[in-house]
Amino acid sequence: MARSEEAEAWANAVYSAIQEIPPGRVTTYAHIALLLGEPQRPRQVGVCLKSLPDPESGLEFNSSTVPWQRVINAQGKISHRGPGSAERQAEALREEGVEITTGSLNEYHISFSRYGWFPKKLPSEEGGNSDDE
DNA sequence: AGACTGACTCCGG
DNA sequence: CCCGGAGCCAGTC
Repeated sequence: MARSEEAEAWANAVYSAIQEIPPGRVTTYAHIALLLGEPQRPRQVGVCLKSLPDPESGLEFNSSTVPWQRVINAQGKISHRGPGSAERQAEALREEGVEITTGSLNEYHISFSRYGWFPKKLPSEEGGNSDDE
């Protein structure tokens, strides 16, 4: 726990931003950080996802309400962490219609030109536009 | 309390 | 193209 108020505020903002990503689209940790006005902290975005609560926590933001699978790294690949986690993420994305190619290193690659979602501002802040590229 | 780690990136050699 | 260093900073040991 050890979550300070600002840390929680940050996590809260990260989760909200991720919820803006339309189904079938993906973006990067860096872009989420950029949208939040903290372009130098893509890593902290990952930290937030790592601590994303379980659905049973009862919290507003959890692994069911936050489409964490739509966040990948700047190389257009799914970051590997725990065993099987990358596979679950790939599966979740494929269910949304995202095509994923696998490299020689069993890495999952996603085409940003086809599925990338990189708005300059959060759509909810613009009050209109919802997606573009 | 101090050191290490990591769901990241960028940049230079 | 591969590798290392630097910046970031919350969580973990």
